[in-house]
Amino acid sequence: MESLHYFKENEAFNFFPTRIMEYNFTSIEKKWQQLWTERGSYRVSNDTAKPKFYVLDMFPYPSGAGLHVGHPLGYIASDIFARYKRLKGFNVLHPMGYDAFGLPAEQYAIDHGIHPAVSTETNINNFRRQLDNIGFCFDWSREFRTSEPSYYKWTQWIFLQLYKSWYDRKQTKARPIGDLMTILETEGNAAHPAPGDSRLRFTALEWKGFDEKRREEILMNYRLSYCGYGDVNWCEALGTVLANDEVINGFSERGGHPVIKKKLRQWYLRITDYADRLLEGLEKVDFSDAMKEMQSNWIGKSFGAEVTFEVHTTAAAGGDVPRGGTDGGAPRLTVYTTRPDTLFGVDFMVVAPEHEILNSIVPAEQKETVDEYLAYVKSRSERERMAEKKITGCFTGAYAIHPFSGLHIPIWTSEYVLAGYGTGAIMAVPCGDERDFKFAQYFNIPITNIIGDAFNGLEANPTKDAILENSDFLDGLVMKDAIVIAINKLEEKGIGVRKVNYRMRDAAFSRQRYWGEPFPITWQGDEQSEVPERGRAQLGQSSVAIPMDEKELPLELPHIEKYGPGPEGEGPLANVPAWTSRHLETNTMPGYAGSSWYFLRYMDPHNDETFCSRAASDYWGQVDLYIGGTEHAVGHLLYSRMWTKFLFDRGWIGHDEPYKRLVNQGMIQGSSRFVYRLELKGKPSEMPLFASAGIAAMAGAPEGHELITQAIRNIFNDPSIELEDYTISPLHVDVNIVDGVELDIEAFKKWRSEYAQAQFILEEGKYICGTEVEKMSKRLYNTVNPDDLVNKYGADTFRMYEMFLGPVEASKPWDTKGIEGVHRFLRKLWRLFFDETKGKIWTPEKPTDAELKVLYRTIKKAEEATERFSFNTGVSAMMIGVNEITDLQCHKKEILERLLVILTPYAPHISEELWQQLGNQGSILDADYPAIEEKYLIESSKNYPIAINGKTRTELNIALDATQQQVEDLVLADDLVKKWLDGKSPKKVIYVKNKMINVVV
RNA sequence: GCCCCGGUGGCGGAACUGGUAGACGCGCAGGACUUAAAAUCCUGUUUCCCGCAACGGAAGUACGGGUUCGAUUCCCGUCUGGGGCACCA
Repeated sequence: MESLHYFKENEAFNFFPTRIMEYNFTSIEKKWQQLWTERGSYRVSNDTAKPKFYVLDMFPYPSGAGLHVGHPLGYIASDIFARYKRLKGFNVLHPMGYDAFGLPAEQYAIDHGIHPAVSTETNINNFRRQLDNIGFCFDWSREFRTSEPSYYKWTQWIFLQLYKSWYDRKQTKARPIGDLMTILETEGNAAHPAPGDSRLRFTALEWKGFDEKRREEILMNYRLSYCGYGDVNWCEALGTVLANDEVINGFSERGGHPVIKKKLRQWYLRITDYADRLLEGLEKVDFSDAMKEMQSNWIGKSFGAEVTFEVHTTAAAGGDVPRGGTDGGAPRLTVYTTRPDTLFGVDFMVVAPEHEILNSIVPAEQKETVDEYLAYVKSRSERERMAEKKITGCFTGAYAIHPFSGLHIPIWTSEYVLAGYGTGAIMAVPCGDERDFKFAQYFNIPITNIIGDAFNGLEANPTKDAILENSDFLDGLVMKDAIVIAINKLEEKGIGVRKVNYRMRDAAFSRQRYWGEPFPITWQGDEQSEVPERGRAQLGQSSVAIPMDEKELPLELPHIEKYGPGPEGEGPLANVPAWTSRHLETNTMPGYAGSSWYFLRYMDPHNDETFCSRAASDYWGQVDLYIGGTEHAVGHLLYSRMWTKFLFDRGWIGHDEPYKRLVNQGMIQGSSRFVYRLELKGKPSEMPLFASAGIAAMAGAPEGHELITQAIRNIFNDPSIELEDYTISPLHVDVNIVDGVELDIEAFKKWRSEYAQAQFILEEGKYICGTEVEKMSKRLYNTVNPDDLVNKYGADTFRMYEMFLGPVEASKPWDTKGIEGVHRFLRKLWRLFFDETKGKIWTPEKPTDAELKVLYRTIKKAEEATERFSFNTGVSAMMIGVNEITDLQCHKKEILERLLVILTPYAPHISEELWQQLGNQGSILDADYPAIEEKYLIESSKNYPIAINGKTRTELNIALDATQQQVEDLVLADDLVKKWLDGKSPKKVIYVKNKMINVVV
């Protein structure tokens, strides 16, 4: 027993040598985890001749709630694949770290007065302890946290590079802002219109005449990170800005105070410049079609036209409002449409409630009504506006003039039109657009039909194939052909332009919060500003952003004791005099800043010269396998793809897509359990009553009533009780005190002191709980802690069971019950090596062909399953293998040894232990994945299913190389087939080699 | 509302490219071993019908249609559960 010396060395692992016969998972796992750590088994070098493979898990946020069994699902999958690749001879990078900045830690600080750095540290330590329990092969020497200055120094540095860059649409890449300045000096901006303001036009001469401040303002319209203004959820009562999910129906989640939208100075990333490349890049990566579709829908590229309508106002509208156009004439309304072919079906226009044209076109008599409506909209979140089925809107009192027909078209405003998309105004064509149709119906706006019979008057028809009528010069054309003709005509007449539009908006990149990366930006000019100190959030016009010198990075987040918001919606940093006196930006970066490039840092985590050396990023390149949930489909994945493209454009890395392959893990849902509390009217409640699920379900029926009455009489020992009125309410009960659906009554009584005296109405002597699949959450008492399962069954069992539950991609409810099966499998494996009484039972004999066949079939199935991330069938393949080897009573070392290697990625501890027991010197982590000898797997014949008219009726064993004629003869000669043919002759015999045979009658 | 994904025995799931539906595991039932228990092993387990039995019949992959020699798989519609919708990460 070679392993014994480890126990002598280490007091913690001493147990009697005789017990080695048993599968003592706890000592085995502790022993190997410690040894692997001591030996640095998971250290990964950047300097090797081996091919590389990079396996990455999505960056975890270390939440205070700790891990439940749903969290490690993806980590186990990636761990298995990383270990598998290692056995296949790859140098595998499999790192882990923490996305440590974020709102929950700050909220916790506000609620409990504990500094986010402190609670984050506690959470991380707990997280780490839980991860270590499960035996992952992370290279912890590469760990970092986004909240460490040595990390966010580089987040700040990349932000500065974005600030100092612009996107050259001609070269379709980011370039230094200096290049742009040279261009502007020599040729003005005619060839490079500002993405931030398309109306901005100037010559080289004009540029030279601008003062410093004006130039800065202009450059801000080009920079890839820039400052602008945007709406936030402002809660006056809390004095703070709220996240979308902290706002419910226009009120704050905490306290229920009203929330309105408020414009604040914000930083943005000009991700829209990358829209096309983010779209094209999807063709080069291996993501699921669903994922690609979600991303391209989010980017939302569309082709259409901008059409400008003259506006006719019935009365002079108030306000010193910018008038459309350059001639100072009547205001104009520009809409974006993807369907210019429906131009003659326009029955009304809708502008977003935020649209500035409302300042200039609303006549006095409509003003009150419109203002009232705008006030209502202000209280509505964007999400509510989109999700609402209710139709709201308001006529503005103004009319647009149709450029061809000259008709006056009423202009409405409604929340279903969003300011951020297109021009914030639409032309509504009710016969072709469902939302327009419903709106017209609701407000009794007459509908023009331009598609004849294709429109039935009951619902809109969004077809592009109908033939147009009532459409002037488009009459008689098929709609999809009319699109181009209409655009050409619009351009010809100067009424519109062809336009590519994106649904995607620039990414808001600042938060009015403390616990995030500070911006390395100071504001110059605000000290002399007329706006008092308190108003920094509003200013910006009068001051100029100055990037800090890169040598001064990191700009460290100051320590604070009070976490409350600053004045006027500013973040807590505005309360720090040492901060504001340096005129530093008081916003901080959002959660996704640090996670947009972390995958690069793992390649070179300790570099303090650069964010990641080019040598390191060239060696590791793309993440080969990225595992995480679909909830990040659009946010994190698009941002990190953009940052990667930017760093590539500027030459700091050599690849422009971060992830080669993405696998989405499903969510593990909780399986909640319910008890049914019986409240009797007029009975004291110190003796809570609970009815078993079956009884509770019958409560409405007379038999149920009778049953409950009887039970109550027994409980109170009073046969005279007549049950009059009672209610039954389901209550969540901790799933950990329920075995399957049977409640552990004693544990339940201890669970809550008020249940100590509880009485139960049982069915067949048991208390059966109700069940429901819900999100796994502490609040629903349905969380299961991996620590408990590891303690009870070991990490290897836990890992395999998580995988055995189902495909990684699928969401499924957790049920602890089945874990026994996997545990039995590992014990059964153990018994191939050890007998309780005889000890070691493996033998050096040569395996038989039958044994080799089982082995190779198992390897083949397990390997193929692992390759396609079908880990559940991988586990199943190994179970079948062990069952078959057991049936063969095979204990041959040659077979067992190779079996262990394929098991290693799934259950590394037991594999390493048995590997060493077999007498191997090196670690199984670096063993060679066993090759398959195909000759043992070749079959010469197959049991073909024989179907008559598609229904399987019998089986015939037929040689695999049989010809069609041979098969027909054999099949038609069969008695059963003859019986089914019933004398008729078959129409044809379909023979699919190695699949099946179908006789068509 | 819009976009994406799913729905198969009592339960988790398998069936990889349209070719034997229910692998593997849980649970349940019966049995063996044991003084007993644990552990282990064996048998059965989609539903219904017929039957002494069967390698007898029928239905069956959310529901309703369709394509096909053949559909869990492809198409259309409906119902239903989950994820996302830009400040949760």
